[in-house]
Parts: sequence; structure tokens; C-alpha cells
Amino acid sequence: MTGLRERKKAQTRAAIQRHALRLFRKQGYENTTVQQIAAAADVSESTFFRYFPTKEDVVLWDEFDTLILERLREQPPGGDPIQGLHAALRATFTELPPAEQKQLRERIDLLLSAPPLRALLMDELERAIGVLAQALAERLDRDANDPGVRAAAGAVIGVWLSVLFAIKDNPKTDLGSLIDDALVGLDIGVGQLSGRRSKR
Amino acid sequence: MTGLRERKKAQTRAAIQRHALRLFRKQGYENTTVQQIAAAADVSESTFFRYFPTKEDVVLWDEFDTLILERLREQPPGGDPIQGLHAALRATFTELPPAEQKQLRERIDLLLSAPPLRALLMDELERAIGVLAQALAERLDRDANDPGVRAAAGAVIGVWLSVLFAIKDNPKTDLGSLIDDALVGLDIGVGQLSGRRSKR
DNA sequence: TATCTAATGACAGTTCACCCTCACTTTTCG
DNA sequence: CGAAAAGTGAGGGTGAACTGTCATTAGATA
Repeated sequence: MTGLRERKKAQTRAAIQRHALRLFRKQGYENTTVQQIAAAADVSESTFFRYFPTKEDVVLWDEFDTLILERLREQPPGGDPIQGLHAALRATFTELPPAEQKQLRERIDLLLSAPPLRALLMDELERAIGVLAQALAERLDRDANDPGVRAAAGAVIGVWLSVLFAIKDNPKTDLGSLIDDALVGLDIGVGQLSGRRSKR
Repeated sequence: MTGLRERKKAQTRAAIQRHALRLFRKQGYENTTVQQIAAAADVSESTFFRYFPTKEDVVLWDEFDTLILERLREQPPGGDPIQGLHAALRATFTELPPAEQKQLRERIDLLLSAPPLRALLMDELERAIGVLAQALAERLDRDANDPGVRAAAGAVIGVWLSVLFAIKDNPKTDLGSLIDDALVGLDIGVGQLSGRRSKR
């Protein structure tokens, strides 16, 4: 069973993170010092750095990649890739309870707001391309390091990135319709570009 | 005509940038202080900040987006979008003199190497999506802010991003073949995914 | 040449993230 | 219970990016 010690650590960690995010949201990432966070969480500055090696690490989180990937795997192979992606994204986010959707939005806004965090996002993108390439490789029975597979993964992540920017720029609109707009429009656009006739 | 003053300013600016990049390459971005750069360029630290408001700004550069975009515009409309992108990228980079190709590689490595620069790259990606969306919108006669158009632009930029990572991870291979591998493989992959038969 | 203006350097100062050490408290476990 | 181990706070310290001031120098101008 989990000892008292571990429980307390988890509590402290959560408290620091909670207060940090609250302060970031309230006054911005750059305008929030580690001191303030520590004070708000009622720990010393040293303790903050014991839990989070750097200030930006406090933003790190359970990732959605894995969720999205699961949904992607559930898509029937051989279908239209854009529609598959669309269905996967949609399933992932619409099934999210509203509270978590809101949290996700705030996290996205945050990640795009300050340079150190944008750098973090870049890391996540790189990782996501890797993970997605892995999944694609399985489905296509190709190598995960195949540049073409990685390029395909990159394309998907690029679409995702454009959705992120859209989320930032349209604070009102809900996640579902943003995804819909982007993916449906993408399908039409690609169709027009390649000379295919759009399917709807 | 340009006075002596302006010429000197341009000179100083170039000198700072040249030495900065040299030092970054030699000892890494994070291990290079503004002091060192200033000393190498034989100016005072204050002068450095007069020319470049922040340390990362010294990395900013003439962008390649515009070049790539020009090539993209030259592609025949209605063709396969992947092949069009491929041709455009290829044209842009293979026509680059070797010296500039090397410079470009180094710049890419640099941009991916340190957090503040990755943040900068993220900004460039956002801008690039915007510019590309604009170009796509013209070609498709749609709105540049259409989420679908932006998603398509995002996909292209995502492919480009995957090429950037590939460049970082394969320091040996030349730019042309990296681009070829990625784009040809992408075409095949998309074909397989969507159930189309690949074209080659 | 004489004056006006823009660019520079010297330098002191600030702010923060991050580091280190050491004494103290709290939990664990024999 | 008593010793060992883990977690914490206090506080001093560092490095480096940036800021602001002011005197000096170099270039433009009449």
C-alpha cells in the first residue's frame, strides 16, 4: 500500500502545479515568478525545484497523443486518411467531459503564450511525429523511420498544429466545430488541389 | 546615396551576426554569452542590444518561405498536390549554391538546438502557415482564414517540419535526397492509406 | 570650421531562474 | 522506542540577459 510519505509528495506536487497554472492563467507565464508559485503553494522555493527541475516543467502533462492514437488505430484501414483522422480527433475530444475540454483549451493557450512553452510544444510535436510514425508504420507495414512515413506523420501533426492555432485565435468556438471546420475544409481543399472531386 | 554612417551600421550589424553564429556553431547557443559575442565583434554589450533587442533575434534571417512559395505558385494547378510540393521544395533547394545549402543546414541545426530558438521556429511555423494559406486561398479561390485552407497549409508545413527533423538527424545526407525520400514516400504512404494505387 | 545629431562605450543596477549547503522535522522500519 | 532515511526551509550565491544613464566620439550639415 502507498505510504503516507508518497501520498504527501503527490499532494505537494499537485498543489504546486495547481497554483502554478492558476497564476499563469491569471497573470501570464512570464509575469509569474517561481517565488510566487512557491508562496502560493506554501512551500519553499527549493522545494519547487525539487519537484520540477525547471519552471516550464510544471506545465508538462498527461499527453493526448496516446488517446488520439488509440482512436486512429480503431479507424478502418484503407479508408480516406483525412476522414479517418477527422473521426479520430473528433472521437477523442468530443468524448472529453466539458471541464476537461476547458482545461485542455487553457493548456493550449498557455503553451502558445510564452516562448519557453512554445519550445516545449515543439518538443511535443517532435515526439508526436515519432509516435504517430510508429503507428502508421504498423498499419502500412513499413519502417517507422522511413522518411515518407515520417512525412505523413508530419502532415497529420501539421494539421493538428493548425487546429491549435485556430483554438488560440477563436476563444469562443468549441473544440468540436473547430476540428470539423478544419478537417472537412481540408478534405475539400485537397480534393480541389489534386483535381479529385470532393466527396460530399 | 547611402552615407558613411549607414554603411558602418550595416557593417556592425553584419559583424555581430557573423560572430554570433560562428560562436553558436562552435560552442552552442546556450554556452555563448552576449558578452562573448560583443567581445568577438569588438563592440560593447550595449551596442549588441541596440542592434538586436534579444539574444535570439540575432538568429533571425531572410526567410525561405517566400522562395518556396514562389516555386509553389509556379506549379500547374490541378496536379497532384504532393508532387507539386515536392517539385517546389526540390527546385528551391537544389538551385541553392552549395555554400548556402551548408549555411541553411547549420541554421536548421541551430534552430532545433536550443529552447529559445525552438520557440522562434514555432513562430516561423505559424507565420509560414499564414503565408501559405494565403497562397493556397488564391489558388483555390477560397478565404485565407478558412480553417480548411489553414489545415491544408498546416499539413504542408508539417511535412516540412518532418524534413527539418530528418535534416537534424541525418547530418550526412544531402538536402535533395532527404526531400525526395520524404515526399516520394509520403505519396506512396498516402496512396496506401487511402486505398489509391500508388502512381509509380 | 563650427555646430548639431546620432552612435558608442563604460558602468552600475535589476531581475530571475537555478544551485548548494546545512540544520531541522517527519516518516519509516527494525 | 530509536536509529536511519527522506523531505523541507532558510538563506546565501551565481550567472546572464536585459535596462538606464551619461559622457565621449564620429558623422552629417551649413
